[in-house]
Amino acid sequence: MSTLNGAAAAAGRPVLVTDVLRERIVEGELPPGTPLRDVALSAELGVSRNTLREALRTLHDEGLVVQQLHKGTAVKTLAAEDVTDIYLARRTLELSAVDASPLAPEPLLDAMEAKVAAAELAVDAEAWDKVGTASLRFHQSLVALLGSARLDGFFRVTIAQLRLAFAVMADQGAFQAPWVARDREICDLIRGGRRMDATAALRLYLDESERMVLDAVRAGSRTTSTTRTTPTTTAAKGKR
Amino acid sequence: MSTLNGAAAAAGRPVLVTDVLRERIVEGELPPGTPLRDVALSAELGVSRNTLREALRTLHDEGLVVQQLHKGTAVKTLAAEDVTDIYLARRTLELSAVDASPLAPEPLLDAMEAKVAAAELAVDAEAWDKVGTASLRFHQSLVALLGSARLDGFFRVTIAQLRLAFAVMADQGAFQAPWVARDREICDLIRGGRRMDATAALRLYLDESERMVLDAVRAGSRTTSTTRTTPTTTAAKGKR
DNA sequence: GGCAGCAAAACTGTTGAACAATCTGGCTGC
DNA sequence: GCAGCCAGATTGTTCAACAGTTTTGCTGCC
Repeated sequence: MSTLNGAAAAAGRPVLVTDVLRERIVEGELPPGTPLRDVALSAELGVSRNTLREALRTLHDEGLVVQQLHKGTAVKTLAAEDVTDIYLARRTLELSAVDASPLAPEPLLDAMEAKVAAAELAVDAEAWDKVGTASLRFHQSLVALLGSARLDGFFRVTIAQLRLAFAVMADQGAFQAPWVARDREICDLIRGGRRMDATAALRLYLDESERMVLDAVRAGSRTTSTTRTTPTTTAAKGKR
Repeated sequence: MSTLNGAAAAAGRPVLVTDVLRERIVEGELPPGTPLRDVALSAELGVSRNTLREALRTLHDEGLVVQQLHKGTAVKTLAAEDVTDIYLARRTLELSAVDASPLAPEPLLDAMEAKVAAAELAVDAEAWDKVGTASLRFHQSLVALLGSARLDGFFRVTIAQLRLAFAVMADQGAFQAPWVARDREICDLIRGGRRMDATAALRLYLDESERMVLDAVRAGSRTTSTTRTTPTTTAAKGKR
């Protein structure tokens, strides 16, 4: 069966392929460092090599893969500086969003609260694999308070990059749950109009979150020797 | 005489083509609405149709062109909502940058001042076509104070979109000069550590700049009967 | 046994031609 | 004047080929 099952094809094939690959990457199915060989992938997805190439270029533009001339494409492995950069961007946008929250239209605030509720639901259901994503969706809806589609798009891409690090973290288990409680706290502070408190809480949140991801990335780069990707052909692709 | 003169080809051809086309677009050589027909362009640039197609996709990702299935690619014409969106993003990033300026490293502040000086030089030389670009470079270096490569990249793309509107403005003449004086004022306020004053000045600057661009875009969309997109907002009584 | 160096294989980057699907403009006929 | 249709133009996508580059593996030499 072609992995590119044609449910809805309202858009061109390259964007379909892009969506499939992006999903596989951020979901951890294609871990960082995995080479994306166009001939193999095009065969697997049932599209031409050129079409696949266009998709890979978009993923490159989104910062999810790296491309070296004549060496091909590979899933990006986040360096420590990438993480700090991403969190700089997060701080800028999310803190600005809190600042702007008093002027935000009510529906956007409602949507934000809905995302927190969804995350809490995931926690209650102990669906740990969904919790991280649900929490990030809250932060996405927080940035949406700024009211700019372009900033939303940028934040979405940035968060997708961050999930490159999440996917690596061996334990995506229960220790994600505390973050949701803090999401709730921040959300309530915003809704309560306590802007300064919300800012402080969010700042702390981001600092600690950054430290956690940074530790994970550094731990990961210690095991998987940095520049060396796949010493031989895909030997142990299974579970480790 | 291929327009794609091979000065330096350290990167793949698609990115070279992308750079050439981006330049032509933001420089106004290819005005908004211009259809970008791949067969003609690929012949003119001396690359294959597939290669050109990759370049067009990147430009699409950057928001400089629009692509409609089976209708091809055209240089984007900014709508009023695009302008307001872009200025929302500008306010968010530039005002955050002023906020962060006390912590910014000295070399970045120097670079910022250098950009203002360059703009002033362009004004003195009465090189009006260069003034707008030089001023935008100052704002780019302002955002650079935030210290995030990702935010820098996003801002660069956003500014390129804004230049779609600039290129349309018939008179890019002397009335751009006053903005540079205000750039200087904002720059000096930042260097002097007068953060609040800089914020206020920048806020006013962006408000007035937005109004100006907005007027230009609205005037432009009145003359060049816009594409049949968005019959909603404007009670478009198409002439003819 | 280890290593320099070379040849073969694998892969990428890019091209050109081909074809189906779709859009566009003009023509016919009423 | 207008509906409908036909033909050309253009797009979206595929396929096969080839040059250039990196990687691999082998050979022979010390």
